[in-house]
Amino acid sequence: MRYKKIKNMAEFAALIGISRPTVSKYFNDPDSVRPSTRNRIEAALQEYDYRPNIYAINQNRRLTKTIGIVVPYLADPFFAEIARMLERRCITAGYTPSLFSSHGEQKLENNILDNLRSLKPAGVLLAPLGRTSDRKHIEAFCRNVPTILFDSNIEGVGAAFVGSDNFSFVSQTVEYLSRTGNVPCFFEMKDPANPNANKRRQAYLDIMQRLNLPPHIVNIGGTGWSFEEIGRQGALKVLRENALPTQTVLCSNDRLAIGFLSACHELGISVGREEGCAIRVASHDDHPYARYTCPSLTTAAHDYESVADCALATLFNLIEAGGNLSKREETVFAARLIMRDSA
Amino acid sequence: MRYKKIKNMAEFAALIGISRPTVSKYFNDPDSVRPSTRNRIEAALQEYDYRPNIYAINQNRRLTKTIGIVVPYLADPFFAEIARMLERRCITAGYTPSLFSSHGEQKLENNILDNLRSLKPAGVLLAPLGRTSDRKHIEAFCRNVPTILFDSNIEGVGAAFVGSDNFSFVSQTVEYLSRTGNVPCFFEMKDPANPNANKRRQAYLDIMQRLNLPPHIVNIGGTGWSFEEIGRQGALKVLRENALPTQTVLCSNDRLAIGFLSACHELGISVGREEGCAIRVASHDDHPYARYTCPSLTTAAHDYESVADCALATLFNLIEAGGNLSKREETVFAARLIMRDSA
DNA sequence: ATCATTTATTTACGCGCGTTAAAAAAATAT
DNA sequence: ATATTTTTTTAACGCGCGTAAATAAATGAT
Repeated sequence: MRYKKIKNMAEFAALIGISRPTVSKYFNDPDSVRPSTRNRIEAALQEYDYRPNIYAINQNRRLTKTIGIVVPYLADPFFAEIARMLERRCITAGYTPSLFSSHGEQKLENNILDNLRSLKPAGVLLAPLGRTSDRKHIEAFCRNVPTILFDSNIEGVGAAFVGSDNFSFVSQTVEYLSRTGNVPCFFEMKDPANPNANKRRQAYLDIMQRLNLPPHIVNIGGTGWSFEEIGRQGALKVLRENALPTQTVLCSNDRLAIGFLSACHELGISVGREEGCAIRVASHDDHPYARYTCPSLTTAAHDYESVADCALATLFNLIEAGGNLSKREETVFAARLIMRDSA
Repeated sequence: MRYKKIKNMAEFAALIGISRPTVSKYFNDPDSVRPSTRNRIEAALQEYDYRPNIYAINQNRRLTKTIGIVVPYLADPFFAEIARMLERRCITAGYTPSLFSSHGEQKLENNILDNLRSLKPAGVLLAPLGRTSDRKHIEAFCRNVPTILFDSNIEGVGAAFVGSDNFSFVSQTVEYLSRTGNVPCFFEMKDPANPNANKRRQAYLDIMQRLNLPPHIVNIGGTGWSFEEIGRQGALKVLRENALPTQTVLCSNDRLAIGFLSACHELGISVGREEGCAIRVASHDDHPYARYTCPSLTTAAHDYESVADCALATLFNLIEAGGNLSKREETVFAARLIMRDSA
């Protein structure tokens, strides 16, 4: 590698005796030039380290090769995991992913979308804050940028939605729990930050009615994204007051359940499905740590892989279709019940 | 808001009867124009939604307002948390953070740095993979881009290093554990992926020698970033074989400890500092989830805030100094012992 | 009102690359 | 060797904005 700084494509092209448009053509699609010239260019790229200026490229191209990924809270391992999968698939497909976290705040979500718009991405995968989102702002954004919503749906917004079927989650856990023992009560935040909570609550009510069982909802206080602590505090309160309507608890999500289990341990309450255990706890999401709680957490797992695959497949369709799909499809994937020791 | 699409700055300027250079000046620094013109521009921005083309801007500016943040593995809550803090501080300071995860792979780390270089960021905060990193590649990168290393140091690379003092972590846990009971053995991966592991191991050996205590290192197998599972499997093996040299276990990091606690629970081994507990477990990092293990995890906490503050302060200095600091400083922050129930 | 100072406008060039049309050269087919 | 097709070259324009120098206008102090 010779340490000669190459300023621009013209200089690089001159250096190897090829015209600039040909070199430009090569960078847009290496297969579009004759193999012999392609080899000459690639040999030169080994020799000198020249890279086209990304800003100059994107200024002159209608569609960039960037894909924006926006999640509501990246410090939540669930979103970190799904973001990880999406990123990898983007890279494999030859796109450059650009990852953003709204940190649970509407203002930041709006800012991110504003910035994203000026990045002119080929497409965007957006997991909105949900109820906390600024609907109009997101709608305006989706009008300008090809966007697929995932994880949390906003009716009619974006070109499509891909996520998990909340009903499937709750039906599987409820049926399993009722079949194998006690009737579950539903443990959730009164004012939940994460977007799927309300749907799960409704699913619980529906399913209990269908099974002809009495529903019990345990609402706990707290706001924000510190679900473990909120779950723990809520559980401590409920348990101390002996206010649990049944001895089987179905938490709205795993992070609440993690807090719940922590509270049980503090109070010396044994959790599990075995004889002699005072209480059973189950939940939804299959959080990356659900396997390592004590006892390990019975839960309903997202089909992470399918959601990631489908979201990107849909986005690529959307991009190829020039930003408009004939109709807005909503794809949801069923959950898979993961039986562990907690229930 | 009138729905007239404005193509460029010239059109926008013409529309409000102000010259383009003045508008350009405004966008570079709103305070650099007279208040009356500033108001006129901002009023117009409400009316029409014009935003300067970010690519055209960056092509013509030497330094962008982008700050690159690179972490080795974003699905690890520790890195998610530190990344979250860094991002927020960048935003507050008027920069646009751009977050990347190497996903534990050298190839991806190199790719990210290559892409980052063509983004011409004002500066970069890099937490390298560590031993797995391609030293030469990172060195070359740092020659071209103002870079601060954090979390994991690579001697002589980057303009400065900011991180935590591994020795402080281990000394505090070891002293606490030995003072309050048994002598700790050190539980770690034989071939650890995370970069600070070796330093902690060495710290353990040094401290034990200083305290005149016999060191015991328990090496477990496994590779990659699934530390919980590796810790769990390793613990199951060691516990079943009764191969633990002492009844107090100091794990190299919290994620291993989470796996360890999970294994103990599976085997019905009671963990804690109380009478009647079979084993004590402590660890390092104060992982966001350490509070919610059962029992809650005694650990040494990173000073996340200070690391984030210092890393960014140093980076801003570096940027203002034009990319070169007089000497390469290494700043490390002491750990804070968090006493919980596990030891 | 006069002069000095600050701020804005006009004009013009450059950044690095995409892209196009016409001309030239090279590869392939007849 | 000639005709045909494919690829490359030449030349030139445009993208949207930064920036600089010279000029004009507005402001503020005297």
